Amino acid sequence: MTTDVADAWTALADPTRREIFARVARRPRSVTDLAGELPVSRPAVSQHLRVLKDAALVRVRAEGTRRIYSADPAGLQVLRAELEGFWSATLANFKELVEGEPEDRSTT
Amino acid sequence: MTTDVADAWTALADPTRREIFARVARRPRSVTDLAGELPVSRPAVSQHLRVLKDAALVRVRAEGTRRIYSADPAGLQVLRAELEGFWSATLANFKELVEGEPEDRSTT
DNA sequence: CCCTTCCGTAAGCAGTAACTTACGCTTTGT
DNA sequence: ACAAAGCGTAAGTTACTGCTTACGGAAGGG
Repeated sequence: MTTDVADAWTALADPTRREIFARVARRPRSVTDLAGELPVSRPAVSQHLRVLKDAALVRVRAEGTRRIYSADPAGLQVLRAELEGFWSATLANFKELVEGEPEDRSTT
Repeated sequence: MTTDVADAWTALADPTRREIFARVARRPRSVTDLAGELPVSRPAVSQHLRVLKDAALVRVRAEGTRRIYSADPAGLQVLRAELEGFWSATLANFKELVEGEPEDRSTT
């Protein structure tokens, strides 16, 4: 439950799960609603939501017998952070390739 | 070869592949170099690089018999775009939850 | 109370993905 | 021309993952 970054990557890697997350991000929904919109069974959705929840990408709120899932900024934040790291490293590197101007040789 | 977004997600989902990409992003390397730094065989690295290349996340440049791989901004860009979409949707949604102020009911 | 709705979990199955070893091709150096 | 270095691909194995059906429990309505 340690909000692992790796979990967030693998969680959003699956197309169905990414679609579920996208919908929930636009507007919170119940499990049955999601299952009605997608070409998979309700238990499948439930299992996907469990993975997303373990990655801190979604939250649950009980509403009667229904469970309303909504997107959680926490999980996305760590993903964004790592992606931005990749981005800056890639750009810096790319500049050297184009300009032919290596500047920092101390990096690993 | 259509720079599919899905490919980028699944490409970075694997830990080993993400590690390879991170290293290449910091500084371009050869296949053998990468294999020497990682706990997998050289063919395994080669296969991972192929996946990364199909997702437009890396580029190759021949240098003698060596193939120097470097990070490619193209693949990362599409990932960043989709992630930012998730991010804004999540934040807008999260605000409603906190402030209790739904404003746009037309969204799906 | 019953009955219905909504949900999570267990069990089982089929497809895929990551790894290894083995092989062949290309480029460089002597 | 030959040997060595560096890569990519093929083939095969193992482990995981996403799906289904089946079941059981918790929350509202008559």
